[in-house]
Amino acid sequence: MATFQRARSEEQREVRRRRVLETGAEMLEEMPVAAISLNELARRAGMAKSNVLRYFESRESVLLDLLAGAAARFRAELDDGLPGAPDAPEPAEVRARGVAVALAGAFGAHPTLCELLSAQWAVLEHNVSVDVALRYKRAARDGIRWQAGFLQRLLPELDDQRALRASSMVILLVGALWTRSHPSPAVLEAFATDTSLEFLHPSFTDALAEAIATFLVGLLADPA
Amino acid sequence: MATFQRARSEEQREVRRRRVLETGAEMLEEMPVAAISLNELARRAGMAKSNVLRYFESRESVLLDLLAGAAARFRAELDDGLPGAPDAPEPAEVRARGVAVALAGAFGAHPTLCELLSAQWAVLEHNVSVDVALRYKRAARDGIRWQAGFLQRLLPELDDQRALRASSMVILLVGALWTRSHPSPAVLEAFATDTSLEFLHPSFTDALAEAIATFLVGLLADPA
DNA sequence: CAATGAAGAGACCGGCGGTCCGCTAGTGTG
DNA sequence: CACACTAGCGGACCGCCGGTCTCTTCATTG
Repeated sequence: MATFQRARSEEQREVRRRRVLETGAEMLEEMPVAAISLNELARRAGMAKSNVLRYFESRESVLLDLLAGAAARFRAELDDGLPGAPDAPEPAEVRARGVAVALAGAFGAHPTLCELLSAQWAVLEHNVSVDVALRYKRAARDGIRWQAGFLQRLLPELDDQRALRASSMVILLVGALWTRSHPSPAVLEAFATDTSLEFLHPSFTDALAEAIATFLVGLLADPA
Repeated sequence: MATFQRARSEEQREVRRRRVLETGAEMLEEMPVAAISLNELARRAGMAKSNVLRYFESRESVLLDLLAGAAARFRAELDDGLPGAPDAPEPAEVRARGVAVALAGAFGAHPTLCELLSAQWAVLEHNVSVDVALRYKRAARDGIRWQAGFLQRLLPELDDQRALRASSMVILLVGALWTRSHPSPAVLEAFATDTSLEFLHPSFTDALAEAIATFLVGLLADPA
């Protein structure tokens, strides 16, 4: 074990926190979130497990922090990359499809964000104190609201309520389709002998774009 | 430990299998799938853990078996309950909304099926042999196809391909929305003090009906 | 310079999914 | 009826998990 110089000041404590988060981010690049254990995380960060838990209240808390960071970075990137107002006077359905493809591409370019999103409800939010859960919930709420505004900029015919529904649905679809798009190696191998199973595990980006597009078209057509 | 009369014949072995499955079904009534441990399952079934694993290759295999059974029973029930052809000459969108409400109600009446569906991709399909995974995948494929036919009966304007997309999406939405609709007690408690978080965890049946309806409307409107 | 109190490490805990092994009940045979 | 064989079975055991507890160490402060 590395035996650290001890963190006495707040900045030094922040260094510890960041080291844990960076180690977690590295591990996410090479394994699914379920495979990230506290033991291995501490080992790679060069700290004792109990020392990691001095800075994070649980394993899930670390991952939730990673998710919040990745989501914030993703939104900043969206803001830079796709500021375009809907310039062309195309019908709303066509623009909706364009938005869906762009969004799906953006999510597809951030696999670790997708991985964390797919685990957030079933895994990450358990085993966490009320405080941490609520802090994260509020961040998620703000993120979904921000994304709703983003959608409204590209599809001005969406009123506030529909934009919020669309935004929530996008996050839901990202998580659900990401999981389905990553079967175990065993199943992948089986695709060779039984192609009728392939549709259960479609390509993530394509399936996401298609699903978002269909949902947006439904929203635009809905009389409610 | 109960110390069984030993199972020598195939029927006796089947009795063991059924006892494990029944015990699992009972546990599902009172706890989420993640909380069902092999230790407790074996204890309740009155068998040694190693004896349970003589009949099922892993914990996940038991749960997958439960899922297949629950899904089959659900389909049989749907078949009985909703044979109605689309008699009224209402517009397709209106009928689609009716189908969505009916389907959502049917799923809402089977919480353990929903619970298993929500866990199937992320949890149940791991830690299972190729054989078991494929056997279950084929059953899932057939179930989705059957449900596609069911949807086509109620909404004849859906061609085969769209009916299949709709059917897959329904299963996806059931799983994803079920998870979101069951936050931890901590978060539930927080709704009292911050109602702006409520939309993150909507009522299952309502949210499901709304999502299915919107998706169906989008499918019907899609020119592709 | 000693007292203090926080940072850190590592032993420890209960529980998990799963395996191994020895016992013995039940069967088929002489 | 006796005996050997084998398969059902229970329980000890394994390595791992997330998390806690206790003891050491050392920078700061009076």
